[in-house]
Amino acid sequence: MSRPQPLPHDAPAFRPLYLQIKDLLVRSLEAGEWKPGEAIPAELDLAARFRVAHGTVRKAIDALAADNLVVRRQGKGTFVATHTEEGPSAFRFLHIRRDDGAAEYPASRLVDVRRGRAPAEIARLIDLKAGDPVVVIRRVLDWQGAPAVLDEITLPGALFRGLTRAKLAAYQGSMYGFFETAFGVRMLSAQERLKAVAADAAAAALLGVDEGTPLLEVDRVAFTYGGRPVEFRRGLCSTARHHYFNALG
Amino acid sequence: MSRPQPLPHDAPAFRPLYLQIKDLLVRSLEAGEWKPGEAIPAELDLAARFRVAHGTVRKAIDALAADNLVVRRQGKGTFVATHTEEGPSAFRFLHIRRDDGAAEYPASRLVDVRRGRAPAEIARLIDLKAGDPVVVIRRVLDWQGAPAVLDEITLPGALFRGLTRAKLAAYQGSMYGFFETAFGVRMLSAQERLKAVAADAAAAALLGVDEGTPLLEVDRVAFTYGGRPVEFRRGLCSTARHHYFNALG
DNA sequence: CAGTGGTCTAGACCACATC
DNA sequence: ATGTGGTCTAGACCACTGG
Repeated sequence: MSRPQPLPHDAPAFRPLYLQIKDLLVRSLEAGEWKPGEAIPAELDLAARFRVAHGTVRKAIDALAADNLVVRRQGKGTFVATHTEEGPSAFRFLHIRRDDGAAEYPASRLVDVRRGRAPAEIARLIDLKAGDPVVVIRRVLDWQGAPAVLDEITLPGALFRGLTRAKLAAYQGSMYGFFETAFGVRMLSAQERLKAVAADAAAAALLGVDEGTPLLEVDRVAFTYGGRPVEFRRGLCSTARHHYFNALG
Repeated sequence: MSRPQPLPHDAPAFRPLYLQIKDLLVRSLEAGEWKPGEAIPAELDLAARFRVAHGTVRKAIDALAADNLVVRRQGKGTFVATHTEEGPSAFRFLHIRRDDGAAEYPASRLVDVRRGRAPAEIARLIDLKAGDPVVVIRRVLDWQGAPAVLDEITLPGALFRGLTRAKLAAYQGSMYGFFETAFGVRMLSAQERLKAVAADAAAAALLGVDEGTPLLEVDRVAFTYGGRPVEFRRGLCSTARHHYFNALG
């Protein structure tokens, strides 16, 4: 998996003003000038700050909103996107659904949290060297008490220093909300690769299926600002009563 | 699977001009006023036709482009999107990739083309009644001569009257290009549901794997204008050297 | 060169949320 | 009433394509 939108090799001779302003806003977001969930300045204020017309700032913010970096709310303002909110947007990255279509979100149950060293294949995916320290979280997602997904999440140890099982267990909300709140690491995009595999003994036990049962294997690399990879996650999903959903545009 | 964007139940008291113009343009596209691949009128001409400002037409066309109904080309014009073109956009709907990342597109090999009656589960998905006439196409996708995907494609018989194996085999290009050219049916969006299943004897033989091998099952419903479903497709993918790719925004 | 889409401005006004 | 984002206008100018 490659980084999203690497810088083009041949520099664009011409870069529209609104994209330059977008870049400035991205830098402010990255620097934490406005925190997740907070409002950024009003469009007219930004227009004044950058000495451009209202419409130019709007195009810049439109682009930010298209990238899910901010959320516009008419009459209220423009807010820094966050994983800590209620509602379906909190599960933007979860593509596993129940077959019956019931709009229900899973509960997360921790299996273990370990510290260790990155194996070569995973290190390559998240810009580490083989043997670099990592944190590995294993957890099960239950829908109505029935397990369907087993996740193994590998994070760079350097970015998640204080991460312990206790802190993670204490947090209410999605895991990306926790990463954002506790470590200031914001997951902005991800790439997934899916395969079908046979359940091994360990996965079978945790998911309550027979060994050898076909499972959906979902490998994800998640990226933060600048397309920097900061998480590798392998999900194993029992598709007896669930499936992976994808809308094609 | 539900239709994409069903009409909201409570009529929007206020509909922006540019969306009204977008709707008018969609109706013209649907009516075939401009054929796939052709240019639509210049923005200033459309602005004159609808008696609105340039910027308003642009927003309407922006929305069409975001929906992949048209493609903008600076200096040349705005063109009706088509599945019959070269390049990666011709494979917008194909999410199966080689593990090694080689940018190579598969060759399609027909297994058979039959006419029959829709079973209840499939009829429900593509707005038919059980027993309505359908066309069923089976084909295998080969990457470098090695089979990886077995597709079974079910189409409403009424929309695809003259479809024969010979005509399909003779067509050069993607299947959606063929549907567009030969039957005027344009696939605009789709929804997929993925599961992991064990290969049965028939699939195993066609894909060159052992019976029982875990396969990726990809169920797709494709939609044309107005969110009308017009295709159901079940793909079975051997994930030994391929995977399903998805980018999360 | 003319014609197309793409950018930018300046300002007016509308819709929504809040006080 | 005020402040926010959302729409619409009118016009100027830029960048790209092709004759």
